Amino acid sequence: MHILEELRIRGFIKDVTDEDGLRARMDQGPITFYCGFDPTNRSLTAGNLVAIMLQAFLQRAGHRPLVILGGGTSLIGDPSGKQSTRKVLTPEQIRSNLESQRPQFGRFLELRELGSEAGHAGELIDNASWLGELNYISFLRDVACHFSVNEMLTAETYARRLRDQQHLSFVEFNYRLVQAYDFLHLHREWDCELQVGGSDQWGNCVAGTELIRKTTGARAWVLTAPLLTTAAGTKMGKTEKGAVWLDAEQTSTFDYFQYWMNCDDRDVTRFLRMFTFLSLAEIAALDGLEDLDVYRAKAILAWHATALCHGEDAADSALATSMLLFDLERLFRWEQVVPVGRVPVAADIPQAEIPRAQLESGLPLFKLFVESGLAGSGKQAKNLAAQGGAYVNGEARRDPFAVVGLGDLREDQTLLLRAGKKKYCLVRCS
RNA sequence: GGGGGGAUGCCCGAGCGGUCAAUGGGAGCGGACUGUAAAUCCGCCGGCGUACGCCUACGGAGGUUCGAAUCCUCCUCCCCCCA
Repeated sequence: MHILEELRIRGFIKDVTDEDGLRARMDQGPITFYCGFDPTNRSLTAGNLVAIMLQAFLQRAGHRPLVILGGGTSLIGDPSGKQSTRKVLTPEQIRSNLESQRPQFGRFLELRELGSEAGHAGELIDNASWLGELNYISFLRDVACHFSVNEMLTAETYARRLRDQQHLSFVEFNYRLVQAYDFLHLHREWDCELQVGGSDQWGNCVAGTELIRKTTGARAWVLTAPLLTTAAGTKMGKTEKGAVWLDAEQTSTFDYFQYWMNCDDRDVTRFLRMFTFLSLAEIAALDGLEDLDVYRAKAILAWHATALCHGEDAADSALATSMLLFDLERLFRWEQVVPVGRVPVAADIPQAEIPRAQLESGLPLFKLFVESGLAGSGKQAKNLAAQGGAYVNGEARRDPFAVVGLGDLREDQTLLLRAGKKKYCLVRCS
């Protein structure tokens, strides 16, 4: 199957410029393509996965990815799709974010080792390296002259801002030129012929192909992915506590696993196609599972997505913990979820320690929930208990002031606390 | 340069001298229903105190007042319109 066809089936294609031409070009041999990312946080989020996986699939088809970290462009701020001006980051923040995002890409893409042969291994490049030394006058003369303000003003991105009388700074207005210039630069220096990205980037990407054509006469292509929303209509990769981060410090591997496990029923196969490398045939076999059986598909999705991001061991552990806490044995067996050969591991429930002395004198329930981290404040813990969401060893305790003491310890000297349906904490007594 | 409008809790957004920890919506959280889903319904939703209460909070600094998110002054930032 042609990679373009596969990408379409997997749901990665919203628009392509000159698809036939691109297909013909790809048939002649590997192509170098790029996708830009803004280092606006120290970690990428699940929302970035669409673009990352799109790159990963292309790479697996033999093409070479260039990951452009917008160290230069994020000094500006892209107005695309935004209702208002974005706050601008300091160079220090950007540099630090950039460094911590770097290894995250390595989990999904095969990146070139320093000093090794290029091949189809990807490169990670900071566009600050060329934008930083850009000369304003020559930029105006060589690049800006190819852009028509009249035309840009009709672009949805800018037109809307004007129509709504929203502020649009000149800097933002220039974003498109700068991004187009990136493409031109990559075309010249790296033979980059294709840019991929989210569909909100369409205009900026196309501007790049036009700039390339005007200045070099060469052809270049754009492929954009749809902006993903969940079946429930929320933005992909966002959830209760905000974004789902790829960094285990910000979103634990267990929570990451749970994010996928908790996806909407209607999204399971779609997500399997986009966020795992399972073959289309394997995924097709999981399509149409009904009722409780969808959990098996969700677990497979969660395991593979977690394995990609955090490694197979982390995925095993998260699966084992989920199976224990949510009693999933009744729904499927371990071997039905993980790849052949991976053996079950011990569950790893979030833990907290509490000094034995505190339990000896007895600790009010709400304090216990605060100390274990299951509640953000005493007030919240009390509300939690009052509403019947505070459990000790599986039993709901409604009185926030009732004392929990040594007598509540289970045989293994632990307490299993639970807040609501999904949050657990194993408290050890030391 | 001139004129006008803003800055309120995670976000949006009311409030325009006391009854304001501050209406409403969204998000979030808990519960019921279920399947850790969706939809629906109910409750919670600054912090500390087991109560009366206290503390912190309406951009910042002062002031008027018995009393200010609400009035005045200055400052900072933002936006719109005309040049």
